[in-house]
Amino acid sequence: MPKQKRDAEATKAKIIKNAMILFSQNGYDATTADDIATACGVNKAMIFYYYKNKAGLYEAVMSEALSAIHTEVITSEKCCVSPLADLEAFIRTYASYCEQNPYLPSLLLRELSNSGTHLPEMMFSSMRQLFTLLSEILTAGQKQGIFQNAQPMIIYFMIVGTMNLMITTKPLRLKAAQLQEELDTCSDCSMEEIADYIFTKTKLMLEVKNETSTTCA
Amino acid sequence: MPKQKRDAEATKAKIIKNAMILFSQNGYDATTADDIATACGVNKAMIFYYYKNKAGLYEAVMSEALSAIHTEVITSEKCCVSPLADLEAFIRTYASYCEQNPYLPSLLLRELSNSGTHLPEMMFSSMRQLFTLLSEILTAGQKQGIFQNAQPMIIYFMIVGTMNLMITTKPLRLKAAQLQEELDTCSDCSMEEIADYIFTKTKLMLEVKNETSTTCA
Amino acid sequence: MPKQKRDAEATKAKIIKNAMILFSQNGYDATTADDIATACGVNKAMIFYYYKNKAGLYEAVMSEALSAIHTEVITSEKCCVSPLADLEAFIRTYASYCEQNPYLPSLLLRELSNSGTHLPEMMFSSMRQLFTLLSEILTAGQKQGIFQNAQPMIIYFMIVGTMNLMITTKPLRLKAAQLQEELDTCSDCSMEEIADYIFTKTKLMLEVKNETSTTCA
Amino acid sequence: MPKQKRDAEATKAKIIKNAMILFSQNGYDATTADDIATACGVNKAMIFYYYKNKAGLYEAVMSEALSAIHTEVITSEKCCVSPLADLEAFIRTYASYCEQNPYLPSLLLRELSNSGTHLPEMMFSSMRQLFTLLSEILTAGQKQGIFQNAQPMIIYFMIVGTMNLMITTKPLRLKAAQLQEELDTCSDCSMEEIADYIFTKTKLMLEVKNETSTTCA
DNA sequence: CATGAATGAGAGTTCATTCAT
DNA sequence: AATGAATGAACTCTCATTCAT
Repeated sequence: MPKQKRDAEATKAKIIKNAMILFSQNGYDATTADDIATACGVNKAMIFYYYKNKAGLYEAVMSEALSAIHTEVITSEKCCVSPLADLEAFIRTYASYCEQNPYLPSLLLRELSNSGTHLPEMMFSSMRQLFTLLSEILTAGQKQGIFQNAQPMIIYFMIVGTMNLMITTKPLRLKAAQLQEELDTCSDCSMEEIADYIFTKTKLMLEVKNETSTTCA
Repeated sequence: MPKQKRDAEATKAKIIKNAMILFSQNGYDATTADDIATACGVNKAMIFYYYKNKAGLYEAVMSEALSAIHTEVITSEKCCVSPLADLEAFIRTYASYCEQNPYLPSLLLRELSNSGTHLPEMMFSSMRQLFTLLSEILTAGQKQGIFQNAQPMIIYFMIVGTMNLMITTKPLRLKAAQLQEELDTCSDCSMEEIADYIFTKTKLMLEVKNETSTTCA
Repeated sequence: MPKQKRDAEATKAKIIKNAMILFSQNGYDATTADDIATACGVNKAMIFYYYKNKAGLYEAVMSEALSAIHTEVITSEKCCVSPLADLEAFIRTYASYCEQNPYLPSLLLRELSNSGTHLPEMMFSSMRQLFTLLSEILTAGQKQGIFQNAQPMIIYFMIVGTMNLMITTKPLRLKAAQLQEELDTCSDCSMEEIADYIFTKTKLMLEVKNETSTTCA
Repeated sequence: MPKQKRDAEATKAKIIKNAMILFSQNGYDATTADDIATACGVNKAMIFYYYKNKAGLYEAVMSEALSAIHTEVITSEKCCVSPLADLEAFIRTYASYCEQNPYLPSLLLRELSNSGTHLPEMMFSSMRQLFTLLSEILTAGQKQGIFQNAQPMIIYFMIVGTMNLMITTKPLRLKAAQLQEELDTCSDCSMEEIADYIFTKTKLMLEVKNETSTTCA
């Protein structure tokens, strides 16, 4: 398969990739079609050729980001039977995915702070799916008496929201730590450590009896 | 002090108030000077007369929002001596403040998802102050052996981030619940209930021995 | 009344005037906002400031043109009592108006060749009013037995349409005559002569008994 | 000659046909190459392959439209000897041709309201030919003493212009009649009736002695 | 202090046209 | 002959900001 000069798929992918970076860095409004085109080394008109308009591109970007994480979480979560293991898998997969795709958290947070105003149906449903996943794990655990008093929505934000914030605020936390030495902003915590910590704390929140921790393969 | 037709302070206040609403609803870029002027019933040029430029107005808005909550939290927190009571006060005050000023959470979340790129010094420091407050409570509690293993930054986001998200996503959660009945999105939880729940879970996270809960006056 | 630097009415008038010229010369689509602004010596944004968008400006232009001729015709027509005199007044007034406002005919013809596709209500009604005027004259004449067999719509186009065409095709007719000497394209007929001829022929069409021609004062 | 997948003539014809429809409906500028290609089910690039550019296509369309009517009129006109019969043939042929090719009138009117600015030589000459035809009939009739005082250009527009306008304004006239019942806009006159009426009135205009009307075969 | 008029620098989008296959 | 990809030049419209009154 030789590299072609005119490869629609490659061009589309380039656009999505660069748009994702720029949208997550600067937000929807502050990202211009010119910015994206320049970043891609592609003519501006191509954006409209493939995605009709800026909103269409944005939807495509979000769709890509959300469906990718959804399948990733679903796939890896299949491995275990216990709700606790599923919970751990959920947290770790989300963390590792975000580490590799650092654009998602900021896109997501931005969308969640807009809430309702301009959220396209497709994105809304993708976001619901991810929540449904955790919700089911929690419900299962509660039925089996493993988890206590789990309000899924709040737990969801305590896990996912916190991880997102830890990622988007990384530069900010670093700067704050340098300015105020006595402040512990977890500025050199790795995502793995963070996921670990959150998992530990979540177990405490759900009052899980601490026996053998059943990690995934 | 009679109501004047030309009352600088009143005009400035009107501008700040409406700008806060609009910035939080639509974000910085999507809010135009025209929108704000129309909402205030004030001439557009006044915005620039009083605040130099859009960025200046935005800073003023954020400053107002952040300093208010900071003093509120500091004041109410003074009342007690125990770190646990301080923690409770912190959570409840933040919750009740946000309920009365529903624009803050969305402004804050948006700022946090931008991280670092265009954050003015003043806002950065205000946000740090709020975090420092909780950080000190946690450190104190840990020194007294009341709290275990408290990573302040992560705990901070689990509390503040989650409350913010619960507020900004309110309409979204309602819509999701209507669409998918089996989903529990906490759609009619009050802020007080949410604060309660978060406080309870935070205690579990920090492995607080469950004796007498010492509430503030 | 000193000439002001910032005179809204003057600016609006300049825009309308130049837009009328350009729209009639090049048509709606081929006339750009830049063209108009440059012609006016005004900033392009002013067009949108005063007329919201290009279509709005176009409507304003047509409205101006149509209402002007309507009042002109109505006013001058009042002078006489006989339908024949009214008919003559109608023809002569229309002719002289078009001579002074040579943009109208081309705007009108263009609109009539689009028919129905994008005609704003306002213009439609203005055009109807002008036709109604002639229609009433003809009906009156017919009732009095002065005019015979007058289909108002067809007569209307034979008069108004022809005058419009004679005006818009003036340069074309001149060029044709120069190219083909034996061709009589009426290339140096004045509008007055044309109106005369049309009036004479219209009388023949309506089988008016040729006694004393009752001209207006 | 079997139907080929790659049939240059067929493709060219399809393009001309659809371009004619679209140009006459929306005008030159408002018709895009994409529109035409879509309407034809042909690739956009083919338009440029066959007609070099949009202006070239437009010329081809107009050429097609004009040459067709010219031959039609010339042919049918040959049948008779008397100028009056020729006149009648001219009117009737033009009317029936327009009825079958309803795109011509609007294309023509549009071109005439532009006058001179961007008219290609070829179209200019085609239009001249049609006029020459009528002009000769009138001159002949005048020499034979059958027609009186015929200014060919004005008569031409009174006939051809009026028929064109009656066709392009058909939807408009219908709408006006529905809105204002007392208005007679000839909204359900057939083209034949219109041609009849115009012929009758033209005879009056030219002061033709009313004996035996010599109709063509 | 307040306002409406004015401006310049883009932003998104369209479109005729060309290129590579 | 035919197509989809690609481009550059416009074009409409917006908006922060300034000016004159």
